[in-house]
Amino acid sequence: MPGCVKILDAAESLFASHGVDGVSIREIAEAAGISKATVFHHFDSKEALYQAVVRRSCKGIVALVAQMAAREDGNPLASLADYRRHDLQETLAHADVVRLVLRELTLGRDDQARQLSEEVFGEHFVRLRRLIEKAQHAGELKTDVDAGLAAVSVVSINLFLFLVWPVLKHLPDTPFVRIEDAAESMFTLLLDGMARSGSVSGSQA
Amino acid sequence: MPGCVKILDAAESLFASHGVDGVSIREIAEAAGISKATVFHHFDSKEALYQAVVRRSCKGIVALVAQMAAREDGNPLASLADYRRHDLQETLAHADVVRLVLRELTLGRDDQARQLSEEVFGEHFVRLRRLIEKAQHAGELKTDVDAGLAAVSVVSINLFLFLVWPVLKHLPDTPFVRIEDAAESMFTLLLDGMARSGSVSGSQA
DNA sequence: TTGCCAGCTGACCGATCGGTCGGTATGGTT
DNA sequence: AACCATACCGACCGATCGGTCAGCTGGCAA
Repeated sequence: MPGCVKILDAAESLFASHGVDGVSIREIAEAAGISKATVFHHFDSKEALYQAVVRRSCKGIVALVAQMAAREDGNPLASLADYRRHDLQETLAHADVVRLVLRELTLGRDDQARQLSEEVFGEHFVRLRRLIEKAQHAGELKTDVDAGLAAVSVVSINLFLFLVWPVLKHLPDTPFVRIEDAAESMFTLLLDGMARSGSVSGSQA
Repeated sequence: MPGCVKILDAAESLFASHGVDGVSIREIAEAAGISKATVFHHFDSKEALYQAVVRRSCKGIVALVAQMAAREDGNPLASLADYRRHDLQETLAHADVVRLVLRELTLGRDDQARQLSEEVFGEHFVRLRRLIEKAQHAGELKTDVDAGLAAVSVVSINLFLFLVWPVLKHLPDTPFVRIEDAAESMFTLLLDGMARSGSVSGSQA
């Protein structure tokens, strides 16, 4: 069974950087240090292998999110900021996997999207929304803003920034130097619109 | 030369929905109603055809943006809202092309990203930033917010929402019904944080 | 009429694709 | 000892890949 993991590791990396159809089973087998026939011994087909990779990647993301959530302390707003910061950190650390999942979305397959929303983003989303609702009940955030909408806004900062960063950093007269700083600024901007009173964090420079 | 356009049209649609390596020249030729050899008569290779498709798609997007920008009237904030609304509209109308370009980003190829930032997003970004700076000078938006950062935030609303919509609409207890409404709400949320004074638009329900 | 050339085609090429098959090495059970 | 399941492999399969090429066509210039 350990050989199985080697195959998944190799496939994940290759699928992420070249797409499903951009990688052959031969290449995966070679990267895993085994023969092509062995790949088919463990997985019924290339499609089955790909689905297994996506599934494992999703579970990995969920695990990371849960691990992050365990850090919640008493201050909802600080937890929210922490949450977003660690989310970006994990996104960057596992860029291959995230790209793999993001590309899955660009195919516009509705069944895949449904599966993703149930297995990954659902938990992510619910957890984030609860955090925001907690901040609302604590009087730190405006209550007339839909918590679900706010949650998506927070996620969009990290994920979108991660996706378009290669473009952003080449933009004319760009104000961006580090993606972490850009995300922090966008988050502050968002919070300013949601805060119950005045400025929440030190955005003014 | 008109046959050339038929090829590009067919290729664009197929590349967008299946990826470069997910489509064969035979399929493209069949969709265009010509023979496979004719495709190679007009384009040196599959890669050249793909690059031509991407290039044309980018030019199309730029043209749409320029067309939108011509509508600017005296009110910067209203123009900004208009701009974003039409941008989403065009994104949805040309979903195939947008997906094609977005998938290009998930490959993380730096040279492609640089080309995209110069040929498409550069103009988009600059135009949007000027609009925001105009609103700042007119006293409608806070001046301590970086205009470039705000521009990216506005773009992220439409593009990210478009990308993850298939997932979002399946989320548990989702507050989203129409992507246009979700985008409008997120835009309002963002503006609330950037507005010089009080609420800008009728977000309170 | 002739020549020419772009547009287009069917037939074909070697390479590679996903996938199969027969067989081997290993290690645990009986 | 015989047996069996699992992991693994080299060799092979038909199909399809991107790409080539000789030749057909119709229109246009000389």
